[in-house]
Amino acid sequence: MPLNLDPALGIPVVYLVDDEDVVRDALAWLLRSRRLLSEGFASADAFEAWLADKSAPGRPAFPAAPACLVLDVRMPGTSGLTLFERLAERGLLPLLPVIFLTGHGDVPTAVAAVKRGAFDFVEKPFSNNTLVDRVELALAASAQALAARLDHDLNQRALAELTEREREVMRLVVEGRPNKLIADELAISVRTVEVHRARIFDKMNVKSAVELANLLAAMGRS
Amino acid sequence: MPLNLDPALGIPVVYLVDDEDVVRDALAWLLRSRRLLSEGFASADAFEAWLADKSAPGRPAFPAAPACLVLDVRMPGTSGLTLFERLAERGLLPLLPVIFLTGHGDVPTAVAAVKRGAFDFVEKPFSNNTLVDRVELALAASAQALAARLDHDLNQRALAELTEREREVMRLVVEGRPNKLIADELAISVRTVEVHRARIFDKMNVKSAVELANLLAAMGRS
DNA sequence: CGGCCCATGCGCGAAACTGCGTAGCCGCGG
DNA sequence: CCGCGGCTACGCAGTTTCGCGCATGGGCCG
Repeated sequence: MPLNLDPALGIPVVYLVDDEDVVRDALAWLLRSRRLLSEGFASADAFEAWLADKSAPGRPAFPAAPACLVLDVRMPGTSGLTLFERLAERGLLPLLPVIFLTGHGDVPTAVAAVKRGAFDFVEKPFSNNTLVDRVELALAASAQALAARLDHDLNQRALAELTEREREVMRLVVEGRPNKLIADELAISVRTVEVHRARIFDKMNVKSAVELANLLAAMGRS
Repeated sequence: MPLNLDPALGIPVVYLVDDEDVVRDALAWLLRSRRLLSEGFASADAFEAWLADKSAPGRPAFPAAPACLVLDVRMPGTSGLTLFERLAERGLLPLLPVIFLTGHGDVPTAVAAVKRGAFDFVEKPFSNNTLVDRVELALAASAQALAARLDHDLNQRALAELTEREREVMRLVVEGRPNKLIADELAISVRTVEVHRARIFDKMNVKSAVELANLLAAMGRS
């Protein structure tokens, strides 16, 4: 499948969060040998601070390019699991897949994390190939999520341009009601409904009610 | 959410597959104490044989009621993982969620199984409450999948009643094309398209192209 | 030979789509 | 205060598309 990344989405980056310098350095070196950029953080808080700054005022919504997070489970201070949970709550997991690194094999923790949306769970020590292969899979997943977000955002923006009234009409239109009934329901004339309808189609860049319905259905999925 | 099961879906059953009699008996007793029916199998093959018979000629597609499988990972002969993989290939996982029982904590195996669709992974020895709680969650998930399959099947059946030609026309209709263009594309008269269209709406139990689009979109999701 | 599917023609009434013009309500800025 | 633009709402008229009943004909199959 998409083993390679779409270059149009930007250069992928791997974020490394581990309290041990040697681990970060080794991972960075390993990734570089596979031509992957990486950026290290010594603690969950450091990463969160960086992330907060990165996504606070600036427009370019966080992962501007495919990315993934290699996260140590146990660290002094904020644990990897806590950071993970916060990312999950912010809905960042699809855009920033998380690969956990763990020393001791804790099955319940691993299972819970994966069920919660972690991309993978790797035990230390790990084989070089294993880890980088999974990083690449994670980056591919990120790229896909990123691409999905792109056109989802376009539609969302178009949707945002609709008037309150237009949204109201649209709702009824995609339910398959004929203009007559819509006019009736909103206590306005058919002509007005037609006007709204035309405006909606125009703003949403579709030519028929069916296309509109398909568009909205597709948006609901992603 | 749906902590309880919809009684209309039937009485839930828990299938137990473990080579050790004592384990099965203990589980059966535990489940019965929580008013849950269970059925035991001493090997993966025994369960598969029973399943094959159950779903071979008979109409009532396998899980006729909410169900789940409590599966021991390691067993003589066919392993739990192998059985799981076969169920996954047959797309039974949503209908028959699998809860693995494992003695030794093997993180990679657990993670792989969960990513592949296992419902949960429980280490022995386990707390009584833990296991039964998860069984109930699994049954609830099964019930939901079962309900989803119900109306999905209805639509599927309706879809199956369509003629080849009608499907052809439907495809174009849900893409939002007007009858005129459809007629052109298929090199037939508009009137004929209208006839097909009417037949389609009738068979699919909808009243407009928009409803049809929504219906198909909903089916695509499940 | 019936039954089913596909295809078509004619025609009517309803619904939809468009263009053109009117109008009240608001809020923003000169 | 006035003007202008955006939003909502209508009416009229003309064209196109739809939905549907009615009728016809050919091909295929049991």
